[in-house]
Amino acid sequence: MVAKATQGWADHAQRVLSESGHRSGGARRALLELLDAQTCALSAIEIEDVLRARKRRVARASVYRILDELEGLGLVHKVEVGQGMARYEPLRDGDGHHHHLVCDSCGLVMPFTDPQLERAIQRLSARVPIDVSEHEIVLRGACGECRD
Amino acid sequence: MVAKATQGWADHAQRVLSESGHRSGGARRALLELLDAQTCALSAIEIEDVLRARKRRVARASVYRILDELEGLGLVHKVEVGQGMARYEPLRDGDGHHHHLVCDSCGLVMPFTDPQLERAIQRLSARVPIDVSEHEIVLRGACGECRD
DNA sequence: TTCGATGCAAAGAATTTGCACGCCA
DNA sequence: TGGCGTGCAAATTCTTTGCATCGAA
Repeated sequence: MVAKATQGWADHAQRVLSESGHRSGGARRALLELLDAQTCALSAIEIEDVLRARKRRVARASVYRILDELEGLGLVHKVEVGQGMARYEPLRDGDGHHHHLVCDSCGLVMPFTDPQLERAIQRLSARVPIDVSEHEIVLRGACGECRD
Repeated sequence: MVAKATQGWADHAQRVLSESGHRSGGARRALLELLDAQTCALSAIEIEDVLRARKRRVARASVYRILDELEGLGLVHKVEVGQGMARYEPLRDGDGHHHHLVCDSCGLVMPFTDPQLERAIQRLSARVPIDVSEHEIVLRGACGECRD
């Protein structure tokens, strides 16, 4: 079951959207396909720029509205790594959970996973005075390019 | 040495500032004292509001300028827990390093520490493709108040 | 035909910058 | 007295909202 990875996240998202009573629109479809093709998180403005470059203009307001909608449905994850803007990435089933490395100088964002770290988080969550529903970890530093 | 905790972070900060060639001004002194009295991170606007309530108005631009300055000197830590605004907290010597719990519904921010988690981060940092200089961990969920 | 999806422009919120004046060193 | 520190207002940047129109079902 859950063969979503096979048929693409964009299709999965479309299905979830229509099942939750949404109509299908060109702007959103374009945005879904763009996100599906990405490996790392994009900002709203980067999304707008890429789509414009591809001759599939989508109004900035629509980008934000669609992303907000997708986040509400649990289809994308909003990542706030500083720099004063949010980034969004598809929330897939299999390869899902990960965290981010951020280069302080060039702004590069890349994902990483670490089971050991996740275990530490799990244990910790039980001992903390809030009902933890999610967590975010960001490691900052200089990437290979900028280190030199 | 390092008796800073005893004499107060504000004084320590003042010293570092003057040693780095800064003059002393009323706005900054007020801001330092306010920060020193806090246990958790404040946003620029909260700082402005509290100071205004105390009849020690400081222009918002000054708040941002001062905070930026303090961050550059390593005197405060900028915390970005989402909600679209940055928070700042004094970086003390002893009780220093910690991370944050954030309540999604009321916005409450509180600190926590976990040695085990720190160890996991340390180990991880060595295996990752960037020179890690810092890390941030945020656990989100519902606090005791909001859980009900 | 209906109502959500989208574009466009204006509104908002947080942060930054420009400039003049005041005050510390 | 000189120049940093500060206030005030305008400018920026990211994001949201209002409203009219377009298009999918």
